[in-house]
Amino acid sequence: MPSATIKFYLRERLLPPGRATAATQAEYGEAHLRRLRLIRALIGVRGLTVNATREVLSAVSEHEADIHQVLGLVLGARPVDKDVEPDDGPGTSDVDALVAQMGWHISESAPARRVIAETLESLRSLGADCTWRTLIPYAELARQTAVLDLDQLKDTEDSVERAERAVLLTVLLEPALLALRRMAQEHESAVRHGS
Amino acid sequence: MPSATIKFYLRERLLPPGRATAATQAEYGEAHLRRLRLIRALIGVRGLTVNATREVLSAVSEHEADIHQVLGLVLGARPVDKDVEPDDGPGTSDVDALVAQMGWHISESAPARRVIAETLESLRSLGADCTWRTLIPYAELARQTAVLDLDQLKDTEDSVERAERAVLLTVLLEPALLALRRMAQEHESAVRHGS
DNA sequence: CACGCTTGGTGAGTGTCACTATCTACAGTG
DNA sequence: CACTGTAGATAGTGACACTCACCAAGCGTG
Repeated sequence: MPSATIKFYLRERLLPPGRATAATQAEYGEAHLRRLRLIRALIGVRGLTVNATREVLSAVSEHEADIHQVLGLVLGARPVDKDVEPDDGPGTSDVDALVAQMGWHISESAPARRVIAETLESLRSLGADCTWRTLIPYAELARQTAVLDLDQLKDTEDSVERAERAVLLTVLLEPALLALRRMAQEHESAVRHGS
Repeated sequence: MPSATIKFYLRERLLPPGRATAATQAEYGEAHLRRLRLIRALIGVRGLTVNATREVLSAVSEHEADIHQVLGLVLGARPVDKDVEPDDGPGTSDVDALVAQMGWHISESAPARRVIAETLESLRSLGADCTWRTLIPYAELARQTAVLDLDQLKDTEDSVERAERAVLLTVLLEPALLALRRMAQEHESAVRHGS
């Protein structure tokens, strides 16, 4: 990794400064290497922006004791954080119905609500008769996925490590899950079309 | 939508030119509006690049009869298409094992392989003991998701519409699925921590 | 102590990307 | 014949993730 990139991350406050031993010398430890790898993963593998990455990292650092809080902050981080106007996008009444049907308790301000509303709106405008009911089986599979995710946090005792792992599982696994779905689609499509 | 954006899409060959009735007049039909909405969805909701969007659209147009082929081309489209060097990333032997265990038949060149390999590599370098076996339950859930996806294509007879719907379900649903997982995580986390 | 090499920190530049502003040429209208 | 509006094209914008060049200040060596 080029040193200029590390300098850039330092300047952007993604990486805490090392302990300065002299004007032109600073000491970096194992934690810095770890953080660096985490940054590379969040930006390179997941595709987060620098701002989103900084928010995620600070959430991990500041609330390392409370996984639920870390997850809340991480789940609020989005690749594109547009300042959403009140009457900007479509309403979320369909999403409310979906959430209610699943028996979930979801924060009103969760960005995920808007993402789903936008997707449903797009699908509808393109002629797909896709309502919140269509998403119910998907939501059930998502629930099982979330159970898998949280089960993997049970083993870890150290709070810092657990917070970090929560981030890894939530954010970093996303591209892998989409990739799994695409491979499954390829296989299923091949099976059905007998090619 | 600003006309300049439409001109941009025309220039980028995302949108086919209208039937020119005169030097400064062209005729656009319902198909153009439909395509425009599809472009906005792929770029705006899903976040595809212009190049990836063009590939997806041409796949839909050229192979509308064969869903399997459309899916193959669509699945090959990636937000970031880096020209991968042979020895660039980690090996895919773990992915091969995963694919074999699931009994899937996946093209060697599928970008999804590399995505998963990179994710596993990142997770390992960060200290998570994450092997391909960890992904097996996720892969099973991904398979069920893919079954849902393909089931929704059965109803449609028209080949153009079916190809387009295949794209919608494969590509456009991705952010929604991730959003569902995040909501499920929030709910599950709240339940487990009793807050 | 002189000399070259390295490092930390900073300001400015690069390449990419999705637009977007502006210009020209020309068709239709009153 | 002005005036409006559109097609098409060129060049510019702003955001983003770096990346380069530079400078002052050490550090090691002779």
